[in-house]
Amino acid sequence: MSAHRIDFLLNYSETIKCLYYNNVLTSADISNYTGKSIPHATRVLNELIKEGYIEEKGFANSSGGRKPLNYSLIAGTHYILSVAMDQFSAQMVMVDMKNNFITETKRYEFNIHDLQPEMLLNCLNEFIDNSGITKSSIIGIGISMPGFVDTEKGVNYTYLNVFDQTLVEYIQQKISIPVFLANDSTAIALAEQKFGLAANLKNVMVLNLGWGIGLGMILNDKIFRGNNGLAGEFSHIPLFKNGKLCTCGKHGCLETEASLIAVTATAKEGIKKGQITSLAAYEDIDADLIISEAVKGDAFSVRLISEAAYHVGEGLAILIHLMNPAAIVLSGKGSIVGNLWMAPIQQAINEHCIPRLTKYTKFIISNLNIKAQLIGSAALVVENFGKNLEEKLTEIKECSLV
Amino acid sequence: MSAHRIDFLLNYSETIKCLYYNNVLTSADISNYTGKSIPHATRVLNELIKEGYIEEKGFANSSGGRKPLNYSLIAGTHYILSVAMDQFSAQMVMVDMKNNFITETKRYEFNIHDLQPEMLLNCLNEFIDNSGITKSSIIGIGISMPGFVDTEKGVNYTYLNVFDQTLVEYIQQKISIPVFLANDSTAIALAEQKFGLAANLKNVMVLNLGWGIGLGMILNDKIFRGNNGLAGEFSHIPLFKNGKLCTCGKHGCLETEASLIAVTATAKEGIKKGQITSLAAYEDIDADLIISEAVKGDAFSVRLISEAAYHVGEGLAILIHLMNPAAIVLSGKGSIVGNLWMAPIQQAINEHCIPRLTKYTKFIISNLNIKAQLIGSAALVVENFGKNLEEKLTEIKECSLV
DNA sequence: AATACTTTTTAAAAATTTAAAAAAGAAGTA
DNA sequence: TACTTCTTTTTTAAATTTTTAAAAAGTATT
Repeated sequence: MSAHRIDFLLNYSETIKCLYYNNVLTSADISNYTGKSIPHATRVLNELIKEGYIEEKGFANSSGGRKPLNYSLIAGTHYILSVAMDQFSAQMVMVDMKNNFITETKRYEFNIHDLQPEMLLNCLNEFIDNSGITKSSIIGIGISMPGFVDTEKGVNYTYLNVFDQTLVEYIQQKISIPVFLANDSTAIALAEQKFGLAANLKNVMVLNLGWGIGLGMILNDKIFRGNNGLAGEFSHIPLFKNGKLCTCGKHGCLETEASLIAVTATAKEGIKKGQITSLAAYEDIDADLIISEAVKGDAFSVRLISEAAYHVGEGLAILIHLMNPAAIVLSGKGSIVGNLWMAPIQQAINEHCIPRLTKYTKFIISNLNIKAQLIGSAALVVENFGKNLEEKLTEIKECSLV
Repeated sequence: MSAHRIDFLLNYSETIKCLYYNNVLTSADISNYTGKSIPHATRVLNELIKEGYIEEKGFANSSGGRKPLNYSLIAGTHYILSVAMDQFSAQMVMVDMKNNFITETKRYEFNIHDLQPEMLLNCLNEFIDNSGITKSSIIGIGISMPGFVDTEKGVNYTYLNVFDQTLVEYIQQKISIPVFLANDSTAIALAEQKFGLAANLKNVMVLNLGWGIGLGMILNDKIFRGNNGLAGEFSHIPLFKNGKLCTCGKHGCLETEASLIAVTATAKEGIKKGQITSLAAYEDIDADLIISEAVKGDAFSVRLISEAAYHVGEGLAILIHLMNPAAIVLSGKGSIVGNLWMAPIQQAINEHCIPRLTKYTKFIISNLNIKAQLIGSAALVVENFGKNLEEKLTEIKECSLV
């Protein structure tokens, strides 16, 4: 029954998409987004109203004439399960058709290196069962996580290897809901593009400030994934001749100087050498602590963060030369203290960038906070609304018949 | 009269484009390229045959059934004036609708720093007059040159500044033919994408090996220009802490270690210090000499080129991490000795790239030789066939009425 | 109340595709 | 060689989709 209802929606995927991203739109807006004429947009809207997916939402303003009608999706017709993973946890939340989080955000903890596909599957099942949402009204599951992810294939080459299937196939088969997989930074970039301060900009670089420094690129309005879905490995660009071994096996990656892992190592070293710092009072020193002490004003902590940020800025200078972006967005967990990063980054840009280029690039600190990745994972499902989702649905159907 | 004929063509621009790039195609091919149905493609073809722009060209092979008809543009209906500039010259050639060079390639020499727009205009007029081609059958002029070029605006921020107009407006107005402007490396990338070994690859980095190291990026099948047309400044990515001042005013650009300018400087220094090399026998040492001596086997020259190439490879390693391209093409003048560059570049890639990434990226030495830029300048006009060209034609018409 | 302007609806026109029939070629068989 | 069968391509005509253009409806200003 409900599967039929999703099939029905797929015919109107472009309209659904732009309404999901924009909450309320007029028929003229939708005509613009979909590239179809206004009578066409109106016809689609009426069809969707008749079937109960869209409702009228009062009038928008006009510059002096008849006021246009506003339309919006009805929130509770379908749901998306959004999953945002990092090294140590998976956060899950149920999202409705208006991009509202309609359940508590549940957090499952683990170490991603030890995580087995089956464990993730159990978490997903448990979360769905407890959510009170019927499985058949869930359009899809969007999962984002660190590692080398090929979204098209549905594989994470770094973590969660399944023996003879892709990770997406595995979950999809067991749970009978379409699954989409993306890199965490890609998801964050998607969130920023659709719901953040960088919305409507055509070429944007979104930095995911966390343990590493992830990058999601929006080029010509679309997430850029490269030829094999592996683009954006900003963290591992070979930038330094420091001889430091990186987790990736190479030497001198940006990450070896600019990540919070590197910062923590430097901090510990400094304390051992007798550096005067409020950090010395703590037994266990981690990145969160350094950040919070920096915010409180500890000079050593500030210097450490600043140095890392300066190195990030050096990397960004390269990125600006190559991509000439409209904006660079600082997002991800680290962006909560975005101001701490900003000045040193600017400093590095000023030193290393051709002025003609920098003057076109805005720097933006995200306002999506820690929600970015969850918003992005849900948006991942919406992005694939249409043909991709349809394919997955038939895959699932075929599987259940066998 | 002929203007009407170009107007007519513009209605069928997508068909014209793919035939220009592919010489002969079947109606099924054209249906694929244009995204329209086969009956639609056939209708367009017949219309164009009726008007004398396209002809049938025998049969293509079939896997066992009726053989499909081949179609091709008729070469001599219209022409494109292709202009390829570098620091010291402008080469011009007339190109027909089948991408044949139908005149001698004429070379005008100057120093681009001193070049005035009027001088370029005179060269263009002279070349057209001597070509024997009537102005009205020239679809457009494609000009590519070094510098910061914004193709959309039609400006070169570095050279050939016109007081109160854009360079494109200026030439177009004086000569009454649509003009398109692009960066030299962009043109070369376009040539490689359409006629080179990288044809049909979706994500390709094209290196323009010359005095500097230019870069043209093909992303998702399209030339990528960034937010302001300034993307691809590979030559000036800040990569070294060598303190060397670059022509751009910054320090440590890739260019300061990897360009032929840098190589020449190092060579002179070496000779002064008594380095044993066949270069020492020459009074005037320039890049061409070093290359030719390297080809002949002079160890010092080989080492110099190798070092430069290795540094280019370091830059490419960064590019691969960021863009995950399907291929990197060595093109431009320097590609004639492409093998000289290849080994050290590979070496650098092996040292600085994550294997997972490199295994997907092919290295290709261009087979377009010195013709790449001219092919690309002509292709620039073809690329803009359709709406852009139409706009320029009306601009010109309006101008001539005033 | 008149008018100026914007949005929505309607109906006719145009564009495009679908699906089926016809045409043409290749391969196998008697 | 003649004939059959299987393919693939081309043509045709009907069906569908989409747009255009004009009329109608609604809002604000004077």
